[in-house]
Amino acid sequence: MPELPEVEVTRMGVEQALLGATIEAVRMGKPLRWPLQVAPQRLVGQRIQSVQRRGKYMLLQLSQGVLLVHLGMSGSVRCATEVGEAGVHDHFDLFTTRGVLRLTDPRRFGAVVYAPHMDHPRVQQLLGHLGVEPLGDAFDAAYLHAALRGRSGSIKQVLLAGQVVVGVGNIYVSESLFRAGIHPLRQARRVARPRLERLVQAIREVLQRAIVLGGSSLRDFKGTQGGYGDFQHEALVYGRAGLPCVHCATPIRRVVQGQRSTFYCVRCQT
DNA sequence: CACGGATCCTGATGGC
DNA sequence: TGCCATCAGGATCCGT
Repeated sequence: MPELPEVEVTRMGVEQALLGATIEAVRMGKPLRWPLQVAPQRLVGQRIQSVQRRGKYMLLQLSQGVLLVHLGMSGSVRCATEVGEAGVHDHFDLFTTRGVLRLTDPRRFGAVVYAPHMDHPRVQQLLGHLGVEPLGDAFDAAYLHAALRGRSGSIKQVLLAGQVVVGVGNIYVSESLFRAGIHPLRQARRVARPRLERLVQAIREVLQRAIVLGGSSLRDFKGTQGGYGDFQHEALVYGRAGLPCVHCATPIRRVVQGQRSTFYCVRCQT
């Protein structure tokens, strides 16, 4: 589920709720994708000094280390002063002086990983290969042009892989390519420069709009206050197979690339 | 090194 | 109602 907008919405909520709080207790449920890498007790007494984001990771800077939180496909984080009894899908709780952070993740593709500092090899392992931030200054057509040179894979899959640009997941990649008029099956290196300009703009606008709307809630994503995101109502192609294209009325097509659905308009996207 | 495919896990949904 | 197949926001690992 969570792509960059959902993680950013989560990050802002956690920052609002728990910045400056001190961890008092930790509860862990079933194992997530990767081990925490530290005895939970070592988190106790540490203060949450900042809440940042890198790609789809949320980074909690603690007094003596960093906590990397990934929401996987089905994760969401709730912040509250009180939470009830942990349910079967609640796999990580941080009890702090300002309230509780609870990670709920039915499929358990998410992760919470601790490292003593940002230069630690584990952090490098998880974040080191990531591409540029799509909302940052480094992401422009010149960069994309250079980064896509020699890439024979489809533009959709190259963007999704996260090594060129991060945070653009399965929903927003379809939405961005539609807005840029680029066919998702086109080889990445064959996207002409003017199209790359449009693509950069489209990715930025789609992600920013999704953040404003609180992300997309296809089924289980919720913000830290428990509310749903609304971007899915503005999706122009994602999940709209067979429905008319908003520009030309041609039925939207669904294809599968790398076991993931892609939605596009055969007429508007070339 | 870049690529495509299999894989982790659980729940929702739709067809019969 | 039950059963089975299919699909779901991600990212890593493993061959080629």
